[in-house]
Amino acid sequence: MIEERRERADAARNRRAILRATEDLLARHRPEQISMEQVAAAAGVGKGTVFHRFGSRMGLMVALMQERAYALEEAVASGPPPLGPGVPPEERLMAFLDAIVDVVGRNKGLLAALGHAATAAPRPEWKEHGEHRDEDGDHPVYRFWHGHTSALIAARRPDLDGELLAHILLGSLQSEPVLRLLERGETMRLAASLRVMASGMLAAPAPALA
Amino acid sequence: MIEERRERADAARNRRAILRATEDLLARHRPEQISMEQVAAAAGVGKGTVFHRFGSRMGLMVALMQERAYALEEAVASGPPPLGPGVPPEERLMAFLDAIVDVVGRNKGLLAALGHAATAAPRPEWKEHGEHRDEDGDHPVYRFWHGHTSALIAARRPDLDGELLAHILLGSLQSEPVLRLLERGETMRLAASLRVMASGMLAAPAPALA
DNA sequence: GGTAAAGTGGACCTGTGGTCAAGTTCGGTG
DNA sequence: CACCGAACTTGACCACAGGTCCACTTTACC
Repeated sequence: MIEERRERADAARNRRAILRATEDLLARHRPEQISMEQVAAAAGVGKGTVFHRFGSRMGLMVALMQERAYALEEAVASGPPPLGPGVPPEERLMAFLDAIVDVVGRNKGLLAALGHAATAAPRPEWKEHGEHRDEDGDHPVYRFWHGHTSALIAARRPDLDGELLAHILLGSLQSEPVLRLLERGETMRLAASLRVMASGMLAAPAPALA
Repeated sequence: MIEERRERADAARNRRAILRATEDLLARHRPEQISMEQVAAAAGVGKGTVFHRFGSRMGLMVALMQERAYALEEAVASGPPPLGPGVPPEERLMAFLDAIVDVVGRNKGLLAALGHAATAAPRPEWKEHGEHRDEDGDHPVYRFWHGHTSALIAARRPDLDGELLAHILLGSLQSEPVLRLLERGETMRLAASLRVMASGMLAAPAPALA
């Protein structure tokens, strides 16, 4: 078919520099006050380059997030239990939630930045660079998290609205107060409460009626 | 004591005009693309007036939200059960969640706008106009919702982390996918799943250990 | 009516995300 | 190695947002 043209060496170098710089700034400053210009400067490239590579603020954040979440995705698909396959859904769900809390905890800034970026999708429709911007408007990482969560819920409780319950469970991680908690390092506390929530849900009586 | 100076008639008129205009725009356009200038124009006042009255974008949104949520606050504090006092916490919680879903459902736009505004609190610390911007950074409406929810949880399950569970429960309402659901009018669906979540939680086994 | 405080408007400032045309570098090829 | 087109880079530039400022008007009270 079409011959995939390899990415040029300098381009690759720059991409990594930009990602690194973003990571760095994210660790040091509040995400909403990091401008693309700052990122460019910190990476030692022109602003134009940043946009050329990532399309938009959102694109940058999504790319970074994807990188961060990759390991988890692997572990779930083909790693050892309880994250990977081989144990009952309930157990996997708990492990998965713990893992997500962990990832989120180590990337609070990014999460917030993503949320912020979601807001800022002005005019153009982004035809090229179209890796993100799918039917749902969510980034692939969230897509995967939600898909897995809702599948696990459905496996144990097909009578519940797994789709939505998964959104509720995951959505809570994006809320300001919860992020603040993570910032204070209370990861365990969050994980514990999420478990309560999830296990309670799996054991809940069937909904009142259809 | 100090004589409270009454608000001038023209000022009151303008304030209402601004609130109305905002409501209006919010109903017609996506919240993130409503500018303060538009609001001012739609209200038939100058941009300066809007800022004079509400201090910032955030201030405007908070004020609107407060107006919208007032009825619920009343009903909870002194209305008839199950919202008001007089029935077991479990029942009140369910009723309260239903009510919140309802309010949120009828104000999705506002909610999103609030979230967006939270992000945009740039330089100044806002000494005057200090009605919002409290220790927690949350607006009074959320304050109340969270306080009530967590109190009800604690009443029934003092062994759980009511504070946090309340944040989780409420936080889920702010997530993009959930908002989208509301936009599609599936209010009932959300309410049902929230109930499952909450009742499951109240019936959950005691957390693994301290 | 007079007057001081409250309120008003809109030009203006700062800083953002995003665009673009002109120039530069890479990497494969004869 | 010299060459050439595609990929890449760049920073000035644009549109437009939130927020500030202050000269001017309106109000409420005496």
